[in-house]
Amino acid sequence: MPELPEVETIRRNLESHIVDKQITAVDIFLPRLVKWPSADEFRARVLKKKINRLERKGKYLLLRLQGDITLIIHLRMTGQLYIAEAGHVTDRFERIRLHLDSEEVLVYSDARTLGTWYVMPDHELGRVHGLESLGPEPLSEPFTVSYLAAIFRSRTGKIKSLLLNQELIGGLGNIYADESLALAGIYPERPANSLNSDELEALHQAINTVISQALQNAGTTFRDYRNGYRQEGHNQHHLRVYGRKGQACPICGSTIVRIETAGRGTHYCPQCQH
DNA sequence: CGGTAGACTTGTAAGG
DNA sequence: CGTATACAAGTCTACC
Repeated sequence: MPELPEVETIRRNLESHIVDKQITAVDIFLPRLVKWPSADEFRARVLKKKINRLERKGKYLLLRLQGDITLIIHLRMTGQLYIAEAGHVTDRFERIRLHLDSEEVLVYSDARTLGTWYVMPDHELGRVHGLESLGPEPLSEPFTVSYLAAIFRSRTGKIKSLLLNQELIGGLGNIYADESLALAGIYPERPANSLNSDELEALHQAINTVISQALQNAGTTFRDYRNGYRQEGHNQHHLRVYGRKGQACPICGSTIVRIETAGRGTHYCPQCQH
């Protein structure tokens, strides 16, 4: 699913529609998406609560609710979260619906049903696996070249795999990992500790550029992604390598190749990336 | 600790 | 046109 730019776009879209609104009813059509507590207990805990803030950490969305509790949503591969007019939703993949004390509802739709929902007291957020162990995000102050150098120095694993590790860098996913390596001119299966200082500099710059452009373009709709208004993003028109197997590299014209790296599809230009 | 394969789940595209 | 296939924006667990 959505990586950092997509989740952030959704957050920005939804914020003004849901902050300061009260949750007046909860429809849970697929209870197993609620990982904690039970679906019934989840409903009881969020009912009648006001939404104070909408935040994002990595690929997680956090609805800060009245009463020092937080509703945590991870969209995984195909989750969509959008605002709709009450009574005007037709979506065969709708899984959960939050009714607000406005004329709008917050709809969660998910074709592959891999998404995860939790509600936790704020002091127990550490129980949401992966949430508190996120590494620094691209474009953030602690995400520096020296940080990259430090985490890669002693690791022999493939650079592509490490870029996907959320504990090292928060928010990158398969599309932007490939795009960042393409922009930096680095072959995805290079051992991480083999990058020299110029390459580390180029990769750091490339990650920030790729994420920044994706944010400006309101995310990449390769297939399922939709923003908070159920609209497509625009960044799919600016991809260099992702999903472009057999097509020409925009830089050199060589044919883009697809391989499998650590179980994930990986796209690169054999001419530009070493 | 590091790294990888498999699992979860179901729709859609590509290809025969 | 149906599907005997392949692949998918992610992460968690088991295992070496």
